[in-house]
Amino acid sequence: MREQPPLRLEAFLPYRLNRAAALSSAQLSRIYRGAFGLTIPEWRVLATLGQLGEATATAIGRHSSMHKTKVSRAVASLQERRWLDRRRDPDDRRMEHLRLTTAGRSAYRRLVPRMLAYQEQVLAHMAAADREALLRGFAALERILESPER
Amino acid sequence: MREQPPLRLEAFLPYRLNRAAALSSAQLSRIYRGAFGLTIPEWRVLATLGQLGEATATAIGRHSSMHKTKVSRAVASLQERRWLDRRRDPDDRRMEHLRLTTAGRSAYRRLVPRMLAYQEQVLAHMAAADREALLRGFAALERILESPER
DNA sequence: TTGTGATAGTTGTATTTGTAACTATCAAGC
DNA sequence: GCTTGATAGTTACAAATACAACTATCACAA
Repeated sequence: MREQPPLRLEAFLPYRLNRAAALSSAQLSRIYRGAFGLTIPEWRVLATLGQLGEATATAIGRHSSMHKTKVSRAVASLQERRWLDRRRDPDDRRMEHLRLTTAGRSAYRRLVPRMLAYQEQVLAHMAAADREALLRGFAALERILESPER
Repeated sequence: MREQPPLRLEAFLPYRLNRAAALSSAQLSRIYRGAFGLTIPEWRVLATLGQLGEATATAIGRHSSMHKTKVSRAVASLQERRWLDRRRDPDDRRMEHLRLTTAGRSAYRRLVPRMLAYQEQVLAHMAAADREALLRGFAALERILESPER
């Protein structure tokens, strides 16, 4: 008989996190890719500007945990769709202030309810106690993962 | 005053899952990349073969949630290190049975305690109730995400 | 047999991503 | 004013990844 394996992948937290993230991303992307042909970085920029109203590329990267090159390319692509516009800061000409155009805001408003519905549908399928446990435990995990010494 | 934004990214579950997964992956990869120069796919193949003892490439892909091309290339790379060997199945010559060599098993044995230590260190920093909540809630979430209709 | 459809695994190619280098601008000190 | 070092953002190039096509093999049936 084979001895108990020292590491079971399916019980290993980093693997489980990756797997759950990949599954939910794949499910969610069907919405924004199917409806608008957006990529993940583009969706995140849209979501950030929808939330913050106006932001620089650096601020978008910080808020959405994306590298500046990813932000730069997603912004360029959304600008090509005329979903956002740029305004050079007159006091510091290195920066550009970005905001959604009317078309961008319209897409955002159409997209958000479907994104939230996905989240609600996932949470609604869980027992109330499991849902509360998830939200509590996951918040604690985030604090650990984000703590600086790590 | 700006109205309450309809979707706060930092509270949106798929985004939080992706972020937590990326953080833990980055932290964990310091171990296997720093010690052995492994990539994530290589580590997953190693972990799968360490756990299962012997498997085909298809079985590795299924067990580690990786696409067959990723598995194929990771297997080729580990074979080049002489960390695994292949044995063609005599009854079905399409398949190859893969297992770790002595060198591969030795690397696995050195790596696993450090991987588990990382997980333990993360969990140990959480309050017991938070830890229990995480494990309970996350397991429930996995069941939902993996359920077929989604 | 031999033809058909399916499966195991690899390879080619295009897309995506990350790293590093680059331009432009600023602030602060000399 | 000029350096010097830092920051905002873009671009070039290399690495990783995904998708599709491919080879080889099998099972099954006409």
